[in-house]
Amino acid sequence: MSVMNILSTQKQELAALIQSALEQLVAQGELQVADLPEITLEIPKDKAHGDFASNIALVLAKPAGMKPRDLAEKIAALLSTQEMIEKIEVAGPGFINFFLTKQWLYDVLDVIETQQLNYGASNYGNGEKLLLEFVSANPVGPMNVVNARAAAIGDTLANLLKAVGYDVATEYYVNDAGVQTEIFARSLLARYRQLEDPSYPFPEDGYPGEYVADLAKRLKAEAADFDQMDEAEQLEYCRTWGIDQMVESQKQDLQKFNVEFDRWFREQDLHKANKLEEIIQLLTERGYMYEAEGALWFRSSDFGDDKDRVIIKNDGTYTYVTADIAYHYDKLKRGFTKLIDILGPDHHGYIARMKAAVQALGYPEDALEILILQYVALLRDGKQVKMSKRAGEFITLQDLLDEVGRDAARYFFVMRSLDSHLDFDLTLAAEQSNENPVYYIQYAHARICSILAQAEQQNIPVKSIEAVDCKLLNHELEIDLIKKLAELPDEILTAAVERAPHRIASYALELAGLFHSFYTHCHVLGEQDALRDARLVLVNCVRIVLQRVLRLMGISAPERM
RNA sequence: GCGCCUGUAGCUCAGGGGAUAGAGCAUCGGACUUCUAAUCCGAGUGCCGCAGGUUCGAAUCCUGCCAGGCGCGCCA
Repeated sequence: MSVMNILSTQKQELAALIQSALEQLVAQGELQVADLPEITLEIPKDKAHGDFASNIALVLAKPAGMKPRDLAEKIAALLSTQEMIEKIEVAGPGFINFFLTKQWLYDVLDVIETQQLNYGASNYGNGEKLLLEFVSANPVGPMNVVNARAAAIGDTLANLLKAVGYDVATEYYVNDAGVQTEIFARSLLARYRQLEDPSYPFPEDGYPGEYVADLAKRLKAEAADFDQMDEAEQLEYCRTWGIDQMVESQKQDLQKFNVEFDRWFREQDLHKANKLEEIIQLLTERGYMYEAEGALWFRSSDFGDDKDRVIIKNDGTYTYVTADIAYHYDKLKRGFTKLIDILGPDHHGYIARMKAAVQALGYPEDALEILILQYVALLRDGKQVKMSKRAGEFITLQDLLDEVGRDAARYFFVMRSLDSHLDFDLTLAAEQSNENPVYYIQYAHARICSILAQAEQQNIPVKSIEAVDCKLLNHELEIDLIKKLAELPDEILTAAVERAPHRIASYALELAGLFHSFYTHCHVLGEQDALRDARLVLVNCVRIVLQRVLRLMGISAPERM
């Protein structure tokens, strides 16, 4: 069954009707084809083309040796008496356009009222255990804007995957072993020494950022016995304590960004538990390892990688790939059958080698899916913000939160597809004006809350859908609004399955737009009681759905603005 | 040289086999004694990078080319 046909019962019913009409034509000998294709229905862009449209006659025309319009007419004739169909038209080259009776729309309101903030959920994922890893920024520096984009997108995607029935866990992999942590330790120790002796040399390859000096000051204040240690102990202390501090501050920044992980996985834990040795042994047993040029290699080219990868360097140490393979093996051993990693654009070369590793370990290739996020360019006043890591000049997640705020930042990161290089306009994002789409959406929510609050003040209850006359909701703008509400389940499913969280951002904007239009042209309070009550139900459903999509994106839904 | 991503309205981007290609911003003109004007209504805008191919039908799929971004380490 195709993705598009899973959720909406109206679509399913209609597809079933078309199916039986086709079967009837075949039985009557009017349609001669080997087998019938899957029925797909789309919601036409143009309202004049009905509630749903089918291209089935176009698809079948050739195999059946018929003119598409003739076939369409035959199908339409068989369906026109159906109860749920108000009108049926054959249009264009042979499309069949279905106009349904309004009842299916009013049923949507009923579903929303029942399901509340669960509206749009489904069981597509069937409870499959899925692990989503994202951000995993290096713990030796502050998080940058690509990390921030990954955080916003990963968190939204996690919410979407949960909504469609996956058993989702999120994880942040902390690279707390390896060369860069040693450089970090030396940088921190040098800054510490410089507190006493400003001429103390800073390592040439050290990390220049201000944050290292800040850490050194805290080290001075907090670690009383530090000066009693010998240099090796000091370096080790700088490494473990310093990394812990960095991880802690990353956690806090992400928390402010409304992103929390189920687990922060430490690379060190793999080393301590000899997981790297274990993986090497396993791959050796399976025959994918060989020695050459004084190093140990993984034959990843057996699985389509460009070349084989070094696992143990000729100096006896491991490469990062070794730990990464061990990490992914650990994930799989924990029972996750679907692994998704969100990585930055500089890691695309990594896909082939990790997929090779997963296969070499005996798991299917698609057990691992790697999503590559494209770059973020920051603009301020229309000009690109230049950043230099060397000079310690860069915009961090923290800076971003200070400058534009959490809601705007999250929306801007989520609103573009992963593949798209993102131009993030700081000036626009920080602006609390009509140019800013976040506020446009939130404002719609706030307006509804205001209506509901005033209704409450006037002792007008929001009645249950069964207690109001839905048929009064027949204004064109009301119908448009309800149709948009009806699209949410498909929209959530598509966004989750296609890994396209930006679709939710667009949906939210469209729904808000339809509401604002409705708000201007249709009043709620002050209308005759029956209409007022029906509109209160509608407006309340819009509020629920707006809150639902904002929550999926990790954005707040303010009641007043 | 090889790989990944991108090329659609003045700008930022949707649409990823279907009907006349969309939105926001920008530009111009209207709408507040009535539930929040952070809003609404109206107006113009396109060789969908180029060239072939597949198809009843291509912005969409395939091939080649052009342009931009990013990678291609016994760094992570």
